[in-house]
Amino acid sequence: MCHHCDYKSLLEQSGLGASENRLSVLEVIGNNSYPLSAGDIFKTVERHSAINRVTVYRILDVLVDHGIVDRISTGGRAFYYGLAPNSHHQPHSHFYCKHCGQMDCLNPESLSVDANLLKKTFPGRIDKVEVRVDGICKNCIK
Amino acid sequence: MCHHCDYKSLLEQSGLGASENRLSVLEVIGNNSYPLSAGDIFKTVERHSAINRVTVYRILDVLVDHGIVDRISTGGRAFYYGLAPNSHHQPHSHFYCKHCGQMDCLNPESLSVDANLLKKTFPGRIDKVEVRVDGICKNCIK
DNA sequence: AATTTTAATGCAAATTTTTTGCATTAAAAG
DNA sequence: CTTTTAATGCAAAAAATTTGCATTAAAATT
Repeated sequence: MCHHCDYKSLLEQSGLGASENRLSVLEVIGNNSYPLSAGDIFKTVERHSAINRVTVYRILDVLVDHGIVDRISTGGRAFYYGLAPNSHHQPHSHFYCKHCGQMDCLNPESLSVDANLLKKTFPGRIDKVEVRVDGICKNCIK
Repeated sequence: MCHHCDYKSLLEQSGLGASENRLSVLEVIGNNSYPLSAGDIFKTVERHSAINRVTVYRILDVLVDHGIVDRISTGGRAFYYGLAPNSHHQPHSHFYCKHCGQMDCLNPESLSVDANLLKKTFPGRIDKVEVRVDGICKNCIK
Protein backbone atom coordinates (compact mmCIF):
# COMPACT_ATOMS: atom_id res chain seq x y z
CA MET A 1 0.00 0.00 0.00
CA CYS A 2 1.40 3.31 -1.02
CA HIS A 3 0.91 6.28 1.29
CA HIS A 4 2.67 8.71 -0.96
CA CYS A 5 0.72 8.44 -4.16
CA ASP A 6 -2.35 10.49 -4.76
CA TYR A 7 -3.95 8.50 -7.53
CA LYS A 8 -6.41 11.18 -8.47
CA SER A 9 -3.71 13.72 -9.14
CA LEU A 10 -1.52 11.11 -10.79
CA LEU A 11 -4.27 10.76 -13.37
CA GLU A 12 -4.94 14.46 -13.67
CA GLN A 13 -1.29 15.31 -14.06
CA SER A 14 -1.32 13.14 -17.16
CA GLY A 15 -4.39 14.90 -18.51
CA LEU A 16 -6.64 11.95 -17.82
CA GLY A 17 -10.11 12.23 -16.39
CA ALA A 18 -10.19 10.59 -12.97
CA SER A 19 -13.24 8.42 -13.50
CA GLU A 20 -14.45 6.06 -10.82
CA ASN A 21 -13.24 3.06 -12.81
CA ARG A 22 -9.82 4.47 -13.56
CA LEU A 23 -9.34 5.31 -9.92
CA SER A 24 -10.41 1.84 -8.83
CA VAL A 25 -8.02 0.15 -11.24
CA LEU A 26 -5.15 2.41 -10.29
CA GLU A 27 -5.81 1.95 -6.59
CA VAL A 28 -5.85 -1.82 -6.88
CA ILE A 29 -2.54 -1.73 -8.70
CA GLY A 30 -0.98 0.84 -6.42
CA ASN A 31 -2.12 -0.65 -3.15
CA ASN A 32 -0.74 -4.05 -4.00
CA SER A 33 2.85 -4.86 -3.17
CA TYR A 34 3.38 -6.97 -6.27
CA PRO A 35 2.19 -6.76 -9.88
CA LEU A 36 -1.18 -8.22 -10.85
CA SER A 37 -2.68 -9.60 -14.03
CA ALA A 38 -5.57 -7.88 -15.80
CA GLY A 39 -7.75 -10.74 -14.61
CA ASP A 40 -6.69 -10.25 -11.00
CA ILE A 41 -7.37 -6.54 -11.23
CA PHE A 42 -10.77 -7.13 -12.80
CA LYS A 43 -11.79 -9.57 -10.09
CA THR A 44 -10.67 -7.24 -7.35
CA VAL A 45 -12.37 -4.13 -8.67
CA GLU A 46 -15.51 -6.10 -9.44
CA ARG A 47 -15.93 -7.05 -5.81
CA HIS A 48 -16.81 -3.49 -4.87
CA SER A 49 -18.17 -1.90 -8.00
CA ALA A 50 -19.66 -3.02 -11.28
CA ILE A 51 -17.11 -2.95 -14.08
CA ASN A 52 -16.64 -4.73 -17.34
CA ARG A 53 -13.56 -6.79 -18.10
CA VAL A 54 -13.01 -4.89 -21.34
CA THR A 55 -13.06 -1.62 -19.48
CA VAL A 56 -10.25 -2.89 -17.31
CA TYR A 57 -8.18 -3.74 -20.38
CA ARG A 58 -8.86 -0.34 -21.86
CA ILE A 59 -7.99 1.48 -18.67
CA LEU A 60 -4.78 -0.52 -18.40
CA ASP A 61 -3.87 0.49 -21.95
CA VAL A 62 -4.43 4.13 -21.15
CA LEU A 63 -2.45 3.96 -17.91
CA VAL A 64 0.44 2.21 -19.64
CA ASP A 65 0.38 4.67 -22.56
CA HIS A 66 0.64 7.54 -20.13
CA GLY A 67 3.47 5.96 -18.20
CA ILE A 68 1.53 5.68 -14.95
CA VAL A 69 1.54 1.92 -14.95
CA ASP A 70 4.11 -0.57 -16.26
CA ARG A 71 3.13 -3.61 -18.28
CA ILE A 72 5.40 -6.38 -17.14
CA SER A 73 5.85 -9.57 -19.09
CA THR A 74 6.00 -12.79 -17.17
CA GLY A 75 7.36 -16.17 -18.03
CA GLY A 76 3.69 -17.11 -18.40
CA ARG A 77 0.88 -16.11 -20.69
CA ALA A 78 -0.59 -12.96 -19.24
CA PHE A 79 0.87 -9.56 -18.67
CA TYR A 80 1.13 -8.21 -15.17
CA TYR A 81 0.72 -4.60 -14.18
CA GLY A 82 2.46 -2.53 -11.55
CA LEU A 83 2.95 1.15 -10.76
CA ALA A 84 5.55 2.67 -13.04
CA PRO A 85 8.64 4.03 -11.33
CA ASN A 86 8.16 7.59 -10.11
CA SER A 87 9.58 9.82 -7.41
CA HIS A 88 8.22 7.48 -4.72
CA HIS A 89 8.99 4.20 -6.46
CA GLN A 90 12.40 3.50 -7.83
CA PRO A 91 12.80 1.14 -10.79
CA HIS A 92 13.24 -2.48 -9.80
CA SER A 93 13.07 -5.91 -11.33
CA HIS A 94 10.70 -8.78 -10.69
CA PHE A 95 10.70 -12.40 -9.75
CA TYR A 96 8.23 -14.74 -11.42
CA CYS A 97 7.40 -18.09 -9.84
CA LYS A 98 6.67 -20.55 -12.62
CA HIS A 99 4.82 -22.79 -10.24
CA CYS A 100 2.22 -20.49 -8.68
CA GLY A 101 2.47 -17.62 -11.15
CA GLN A 102 3.00 -14.96 -8.55
CA MET A 103 5.28 -12.05 -9.28
CA ASP A 104 7.31 -10.30 -6.64
CA CYS A 105 9.19 -7.06 -6.69
CA LEU A 106 12.89 -7.41 -6.05
CA ASN A 107 14.93 -5.05 -3.98
CA PRO A 108 16.62 -2.68 -6.45
CA GLU A 109 19.94 -3.11 -4.67
CA SER A 110 20.05 -6.86 -5.06
CA LEU A 111 20.36 -6.72 -8.83
CA SER A 112 22.07 -4.16 -11.01
CA VAL A 113 21.99 -3.61 -14.74
CA ASP A 114 24.40 -1.47 -16.69
CA ALA A 115 22.99 -0.50 -20.06
CA ASN A 116 25.11 2.58 -20.64
CA LEU A 117 27.15 1.14 -23.47
CA LEU A 118 24.01 -0.12 -25.16
CA LYS A 119 22.31 3.24 -24.85
CA LYS A 120 25.27 4.90 -26.52
CA THR A 121 25.59 2.48 -29.39
CA PHE A 122 22.10 1.17 -30.13
CA PRO A 123 20.78 2.41 -33.49
CA GLY A 124 17.10 2.46 -32.47
CA ARG A 125 15.09 3.98 -29.66
CA ILE A 126 15.26 2.39 -26.22
CA ASP A 127 12.18 2.82 -24.05
CA LYS A 128 12.77 0.40 -21.24
CA VAL A 129 15.03 -2.30 -19.92
CA GLU A 130 13.11 -5.05 -18.20
CA VAL A 131 14.78 -7.60 -15.97
CA ARG A 132 12.87 -10.63 -14.86
CA VAL A 133 14.11 -13.43 -12.66
CA ASP A 134 12.35 -16.76 -13.15
CA GLY A 135 12.29 -19.66 -10.76
CA ILE A 136 10.36 -21.20 -7.91
CA CYS A 137 9.35 -19.07 -4.95
CA LYS A 138 10.06 -20.07 -1.38
CA ASN A 139 6.46 -21.18 -0.77
CA CYS A 140 6.34 -23.47 -3.77
CA ILE A 141 9.77 -24.95 -3.23
CA LYS A 142 8.74 -26.94 -0.17
CA MET B 1 23.40 -19.53 -39.22
CA CYS B 2 25.42 -21.55 -36.80
CA HIS B 3 28.32 -23.57 -38.15
CA HIS B 4 29.27 -25.02 -34.84
CA CYS B 5 26.10 -26.74 -33.74
CA ASP B 6 25.33 -30.26 -34.75
CA TYR B 7 21.61 -30.30 -34.14
CA LYS B 8 21.29 -34.04 -34.39
CA SER B 9 23.78 -34.64 -31.62
CA LEU B 10 22.37 -31.76 -29.59
CA LEU B 11 19.12 -33.71 -29.49
CA GLU B 12 20.74 -37.06 -28.85
CA GLN B 13 22.92 -35.73 -26.06
CA SER B 14 19.68 -34.82 -24.28
CA GLY B 15 18.27 -38.28 -24.82
CA LEU B 16 15.79 -37.08 -27.42
CA GLY B 17 15.03 -38.96 -30.60
CA ALA B 18 16.17 -36.85 -33.56
CA SER B 19 12.98 -37.02 -35.55
CA GLU B 20 12.62 -35.22 -38.85
CA ASN B 21 10.28 -32.67 -37.27
CA ARG B 22 12.42 -31.99 -34.24
CA LEU B 23 15.43 -31.49 -36.46
CA SER B 24 13.52 -29.11 -38.71
CA VAL B 25 12.29 -27.02 -35.81
CA LEU B 26 15.71 -26.91 -34.19
CA GLU B 27 17.40 -26.01 -37.47
CA VAL B 28 15.00 -23.16 -38.13
CA ILE B 29 15.66 -21.78 -34.66
CA GLY B 30 19.42 -22.34 -34.80
CA ASN B 31 19.97 -21.03 -38.29
CA ASN B 32 18.17 -17.79 -37.54
CA SER B 33 20.10 -14.90 -36.10
CA TYR B 34 17.22 -13.72 -33.94
CA PRO B 35 14.48 -15.46 -31.94
CA LEU B 36 11.26 -16.47 -33.67
CA SER B 37 7.70 -17.05 -32.54
CA ALA B 38 6.08 -20.48 -32.66
CA GLY B 39 4.00 -19.18 -35.57
CA ASP B 40 7.09 -18.07 -37.48
CA ILE B 41 8.74 -21.42 -36.89
CA PHE B 42 5.63 -23.29 -38.00
CA LYS B 43 5.35 -21.30 -41.22
CA THR B 44 9.02 -21.78 -42.03
CA VAL B 45 9.12 -25.52 -41.41
CA GLU B 46 5.84 -25.97 -43.26
CA ARG B 47 7.33 -24.56 -46.45
CA HIS B 48 9.52 -27.60 -46.88
CA SER B 49 7.78 -30.41 -45.06
CA ALA B 50 4.31 -31.21 -43.82
CA ILE B 51 3.95 -30.50 -40.13
CA ASN B 52 1.14 -29.64 -37.79
CA ARG B 53 1.08 -26.47 -35.74
CA VAL B 54 0.47 -28.47 -32.56
CA THR B 55 3.51 -30.59 -33.24
CA VAL B 56 5.59 -27.43 -33.37
CA TYR B 57 4.27 -26.35 -29.97
CA ARG B 58 4.99 -29.77 -28.55
CA ILE B 59 8.48 -29.89 -29.95
CA LEU B 60 9.17 -26.43 -28.58
CA ASP B 61 8.04 -27.58 -25.14
CA VAL B 62 10.37 -30.55 -25.28
CA LEU B 63 13.30 -28.47 -26.47
CA VAL B 64 12.73 -25.89 -23.75
CA ASP B 65 12.32 -28.57 -21.08
CA HIS B 66 15.64 -30.07 -22.09
CA GLY B 67 17.42 -26.73 -22.09
CA ILE B 68 18.24 -26.81 -25.79
CA VAL B 69 16.05 -23.85 -26.63
CA ASP B 70 15.14 -20.78 -24.60
CA ARG B 71 11.60 -19.45 -24.38
CA ILE B 72 11.89 -15.70 -24.42
CA SER B 73 9.07 -13.41 -23.42
CA THR B 74 8.48 -10.34 -25.51
CA GLY B 75 6.72 -7.10 -24.86
CA GLY B 76 3.98 -8.59 -27.06
CA ARG B 77 1.65 -11.53 -26.82
CA ALA B 78 3.61 -14.49 -28.13
CA PHE B 79 6.70 -16.19 -26.86
CA TYR B 80 9.80 -16.24 -28.98
CA TYR B 81 12.31 -19.04 -29.18
CA GLY B 82 16.07 -19.02 -29.58
CA LEU B 83 18.96 -21.41 -29.03
CA ALA B 84 19.79 -21.68 -25.35
CA PRO B 85 23.27 -20.54 -24.38
CA ASN B 86 25.86 -23.30 -24.80
CA SER B 87 29.56 -23.56 -25.42
CA HIS B 88 29.16 -21.83 -28.79
CA HIS B 89 26.57 -19.25 -27.76
CA GLN B 90 27.10 -17.12 -24.74
CA PRO B 91 24.12 -15.77 -22.82
CA HIS B 92 22.85 -12.45 -24.11
CA SER B 93 19.81 -10.25 -23.85
CA HIS B 94 17.30 -9.21 -26.47
CA PHE B 95 15.77 -6.16 -28.01
CA TYR B 96 12.07 -6.17 -28.84
CA CYS B 97 10.66 -3.66 -31.29
CA LYS B 98 7.15 -2.83 -30.25
CA HIS B 99 6.32 -1.57 -33.70
CA CYS B 100 7.26 -4.48 -35.95
CA GLY B 101 7.54 -7.16 -33.29
CA GLN B 102 10.99 -8.30 -34.30
CA MET B 103 13.42 -9.43 -31.66
CA ASP B 104 17.15 -8.98 -31.97
CA CYS B 105 19.98 -10.45 -30.01
CA LEU B 106 22.13 -7.89 -28.24
CA ASN B 107 25.85 -8.05 -27.95
CA PRO B 108 26.57 -9.53 -24.51
CA GLU B 109 29.20 -6.85 -23.86
CA SER B 110 26.82 -3.96 -24.38
CA LEU B 111 24.73 -4.79 -21.33
CA SER B 112 25.74 -6.34 -18.06
CA VAL B 113 23.70 -7.68 -15.18
CA ASP B 114 25.00 -8.43 -11.74
CA ALA B 115 22.72 -10.80 -9.87
CA ASN B 116 25.26 -12.10 -7.38
CA LEU B 117 23.75 -10.44 -4.34
CA LEU B 118 20.31 -11.67 -5.32
CA LYS B 119 21.55 -15.21 -5.82
CA LYS B 120 23.04 -15.17 -2.33
CA THR B 121 20.03 -13.77 -0.57
CA PHE B 122 16.97 -14.95 -2.49
CA PRO B 123 14.89 -17.44 -0.49
CA GLY B 124 13.60 -19.39 -3.54
CA ARG B 125 15.17 -21.09 -6.52
CA ILE B 126 16.48 -18.96 -9.36
CA ASP B 127 16.46 -20.57 -12.80
CA LYS B 128 17.11 -17.69 -15.12
CA VAL B 129 17.57 -13.97 -15.34
CA GLU B 130 16.05 -12.53 -18.47
CA VAL B 131 16.85 -9.05 -19.67
CA ARG B 132 14.78 -7.50 -22.43
CA VAL B 133 15.17 -4.08 -23.94
CA ASP B 134 12.01 -2.63 -25.45
CA GLY B 135 11.77 0.18 -27.93
CA ILE B 136 11.61 0.95 -31.64
CA CYS B 137 14.16 -0.58 -34.00
CA LYS B 138 16.15 1.47 -36.44
CA ASN B 139 13.99 0.39 -39.39
CA CYS B 140 10.73 1.38 -37.75
CA ILE B 141 12.03 4.66 -36.35
CA LYS B 142 12.21 6.35 -39.76
C1' DA C 1 -31.16 25.11 -19.70
C1' DA C 2 -31.03 22.60 -23.99
C1' DT C 3 -28.06 20.83 -27.38
C1' DT C 4 -23.99 19.23 -29.38
C1' DT C 5 -19.63 17.02 -28.90
C1' DT C 6 -16.48 14.19 -26.76
C1' DA C 7 -15.06 10.73 -23.49
C1' DA C 8 -15.91 6.50 -20.98
C1' DT C 9 -18.12 2.26 -20.62
C1' DG C 10 -20.67 -2.03 -21.74
C1' DC C 11 -21.76 -6.11 -24.36
C1' DA C 12 -21.13 -9.53 -27.82
C1' DA C 13 -18.22 -11.43 -30.78
C1' DA C 14 -13.74 -12.08 -32.91
C1' DT C 15 -8.73 -12.84 -32.75
C1' DT C 16 -4.48 -14.66 -31.33
C1' DT C 17 -1.77 -17.85 -29.09
C1' DT C 18 -1.48 -21.94 -26.75
C1' DT C 19 -3.23 -26.30 -24.74
C1' DT C 20 -5.89 -30.70 -24.40
C1' DG C 21 -7.93 -35.07 -25.63
C1' DC C 22 -8.05 -38.64 -28.33
C1' DA C 23 -6.99 -41.23 -32.56
C1' DT C 24 -3.33 -42.74 -35.71
C1' DT C 25 1.12 -43.72 -37.41
C1' DA C 26 5.95 -44.72 -36.90
C1' DA C 27 9.76 -46.43 -34.36
C1' DA C 28 11.87 -49.34 -30.89
C1' DA C 29 11.92 -53.33 -28.02
C1' DG C 30 10.86 -57.87 -27.07
C1' DC D 1 6.17 -60.63 -35.85
C1' DT D 2 4.01 -58.76 -32.03
C1' DT D 3 3.88 -55.60 -28.23
C1' DT D 4 5.06 -51.30 -26.30
C1' DT D 5 6.40 -46.71 -26.49
C1' DA D 6 7.16 -42.38 -28.80
C1' DA D 7 5.81 -38.97 -32.13
C1' DT D 8 2.42 -36.81 -34.76
C1' DG D 9 -2.13 -35.19 -36.50
C1' DC D 10 -6.70 -33.30 -36.13
C1' DA D 11 -10.50 -31.09 -33.96
C1' DA D 12 -11.84 -28.65 -30.37
C1' DA D 13 -11.19 -26.02 -26.13
C1' DA D 14 -9.12 -22.60 -23.30
C1' DA D 15 -6.99 -18.27 -21.94
C1' DA D 16 -5.92 -13.62 -22.69
C1' DT D 17 -6.75 -9.87 -25.29
C1' DT D 18 -8.85 -6.98 -28.91
C1' DT D 19 -12.50 -5.03 -31.93
C1' DG D 20 -16.82 -3.05 -33.41
C1' DC D 21 -20.62 -0.94 -32.34
C1' DA D 22 -24.22 0.72 -29.18
C1' DT D 23 -25.10 3.29 -24.94
C1' DT D 24 -24.39 6.27 -21.16
C1' DA D 25 -22.12 9.98 -18.84
C1' DA D 26 -19.53 14.15 -18.79
C1' DA D 27 -17.96 18.44 -20.82
C1' DA D 28 -18.42 22.15 -23.91
C1' DT D 29 -21.21 25.19 -26.69
C1' DT D 30 -25.04 27.63 -27.97
